[in-house]
Amino acid sequence: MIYVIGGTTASGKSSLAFKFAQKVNGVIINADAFAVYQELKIGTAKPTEAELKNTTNYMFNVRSITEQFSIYEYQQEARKVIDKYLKLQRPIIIVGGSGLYIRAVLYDYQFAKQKVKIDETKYMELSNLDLHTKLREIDSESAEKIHPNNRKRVLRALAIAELGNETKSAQLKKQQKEPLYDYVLVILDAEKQVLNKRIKERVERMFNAGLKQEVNNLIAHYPANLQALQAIGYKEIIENSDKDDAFLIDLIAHKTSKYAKRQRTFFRHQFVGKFFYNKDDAFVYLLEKQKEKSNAKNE
RNA sequence: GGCCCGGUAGCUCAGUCGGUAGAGCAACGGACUGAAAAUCCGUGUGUCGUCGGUUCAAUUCCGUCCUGGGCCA
Repeated sequence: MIYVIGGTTASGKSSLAFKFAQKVNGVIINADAFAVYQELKIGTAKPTEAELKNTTNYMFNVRSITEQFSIYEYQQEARKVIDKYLKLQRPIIIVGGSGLYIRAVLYDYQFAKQKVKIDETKYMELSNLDLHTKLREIDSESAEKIHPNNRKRVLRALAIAELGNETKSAQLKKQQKEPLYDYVLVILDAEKQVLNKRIKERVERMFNAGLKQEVNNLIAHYPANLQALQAIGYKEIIENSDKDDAFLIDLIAHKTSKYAKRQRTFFRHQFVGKFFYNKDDAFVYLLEKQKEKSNAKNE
């Protein structure tokens, strides 16, 4: 059985996941886009070394920040793990705040085997509207759905269409709507004020733990424009090297709160799950579900 | 005490040659299929500092007071 623990950042997802995993002898699959990078430590609020050591877990620290990583690799690798443990009949616990990653795994998201290269130079001079007009000519359905200002997505749809195989909208159409896997989803959240307070405290803890040194050490060895260094916290420290800690902490906490807002929206609308403001209640709920499943199996 | 410049949305400010006002940020809501901690979209009623005067009409002009800043004494 697959248990998914999603929700906002700083809601207590990790600790719930590890507690539940220990209780039911489950394996954990990380669903956090930035926890896959091994060099990012303090700022990603990963599980502790001890937690990682004492559980079977996947997709944590599986890439270097110098490597390219995207939802496709995530989907492939995570599904491999899922298939393996479904066969072994061990509970699988997917935990993380990257909702799209979770959806791509559980649902029938199909990506082309070959990554589509976006030729930025070719389109550099074209305005957002020009690009969108171009897209409307070759894939009007996608153009309909994507706002012209969302250049990133317009470019992607354009690139797919220009390959000549299949437009993006055609790709989407042939995918099934129902999830590929049966799953139980718990969405962890907290009241906004409570969550914001927790976020700020966590950022303060990160600073005390040496986040700034970690970041400075990284940019001394790697280019600052790496995808992985766009993570909240890392980016702000890199871009505001002249500012003091209090300023940075406020800025990072604020960015994190806004991120939580987007997570809330995504989980609320893209999944069927049960919301919890309290992780103990969520834990009880998960145990009940687990019991139901094992009873059903024995009948 | 005198002179000068301000007081407009939660914040920073624009503006109205007199017809009751709009940007950015924030906030709130939303989208999401190879960067997702990303990218993008939608939502603006506020005693226009106070009180008075002029006017058909004042946030806008005039005066008064309050208030912040600067300069001079």
